Amino acid sequence: MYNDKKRNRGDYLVPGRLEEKIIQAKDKVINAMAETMDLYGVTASIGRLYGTLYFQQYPMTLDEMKDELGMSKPSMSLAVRSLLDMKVVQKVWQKGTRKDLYVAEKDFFKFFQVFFSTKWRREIEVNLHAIDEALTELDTLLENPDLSPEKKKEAEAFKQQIENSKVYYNWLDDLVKSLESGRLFELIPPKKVD
Amino acid sequence: MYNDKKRNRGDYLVPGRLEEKIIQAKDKVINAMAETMDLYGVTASIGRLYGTLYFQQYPMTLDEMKDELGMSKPSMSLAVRSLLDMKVVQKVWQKGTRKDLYVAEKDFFKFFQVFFSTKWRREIEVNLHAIDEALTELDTLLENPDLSPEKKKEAEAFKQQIENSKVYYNWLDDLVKSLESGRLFELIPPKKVD
DNA sequence: TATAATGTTTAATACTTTTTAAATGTTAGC
DNA sequence: GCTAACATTTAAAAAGTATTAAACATTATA
Repeated sequence: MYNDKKRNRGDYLVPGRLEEKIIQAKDKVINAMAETMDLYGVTASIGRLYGTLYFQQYPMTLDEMKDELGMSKPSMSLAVRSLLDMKVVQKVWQKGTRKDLYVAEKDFFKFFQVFFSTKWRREIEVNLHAIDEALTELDTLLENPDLSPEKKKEAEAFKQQIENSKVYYNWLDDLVKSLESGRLFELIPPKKVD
Repeated sequence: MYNDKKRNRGDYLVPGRLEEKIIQAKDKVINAMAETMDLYGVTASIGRLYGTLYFQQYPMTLDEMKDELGMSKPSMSLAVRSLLDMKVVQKVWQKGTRKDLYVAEKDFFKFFQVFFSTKWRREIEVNLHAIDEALTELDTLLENPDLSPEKKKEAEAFKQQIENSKVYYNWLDDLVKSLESGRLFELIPPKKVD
């Protein structure tokens, strides 16, 4: 759950420990972010990498990530790729180095936008596809005169239920469009800080 | 992945097979639902139980679930409890039986409402709590005269970044309120079927 | 084109989660 | 308060996932 940086429980605040305090505070927030991402099916270690990149002022290399998180380089390679796939981390280029460099999306609104529209789009796609296939099969079945009245009733109830669920998927599609166009942020506007 | 009901690959549509067709079509849709729920961190078997309950016209007992899904009763007990916790399944009472009976929430809009507001509320709670703790620690630190100028700058940058992220969590809280009050469905209205 | 630096794949291991059988609790009705 | 019918907990096994070291592939540049 935690990386293995040494804690100084009960130590007094002496000059040499001051920087530890920043690291501890940062760790606390990063762990909360990781726990949060875990809610949506992102593993804690990938979440912690995102948090680490989020608070990093400069792009990081795989070697820096592995040192920072105490994990292997292949692990970092896989984790960073998964964050790239989610589009919440970008690869950047920098003169003078051959290493790949990565930065995190620092705007949580954009994070929300890209994260949920991807998930919701997939939900729509997977379910509407299955529904379409099922409807085709049901229609073939309903044309068959050998179908008993009870089974016909059952097939029609099922057909009705999935037809009906399309209303939801169409709404979800509108929500995605609203999120991607930015219109959702007009409907529910973020409040500036005071 | 699949339960072990026998498939009739390549069989012709003969009267005895007709009901199999309904089951197959239903399975297809249920598996899509399970795959979808998996996107949000719900395991496929819990998702499949939800799908099964979703298409069931009557409340189901644990024994019926175990027969339908070919799993053990304790598994069903755990799965159903997790669906109860998510508030997407309800326990119902029926005269004449001592068995517990369960029904699925059949309105996907309500499902969306309860599912995402729970997740988002938890996201807000966990992160704002960590941020508050971090801010307290940072303020103590920033009062300390022994803090080097570089570390002070680092602490202030970090403080600024987490202060700033509160704008997002406040917005998310507004989104939750809008979702729970039903106002989101006025802003982005579902379209009736034609 | 050679080589040194870097990233990725593979295959094995460790870890976590899911599932179950057996044991235990709980409850309703007699 | 017993008993029978159920649900749940526990402990172990099975399955699945994450992590790594080692091998391999790729790339940049001299």
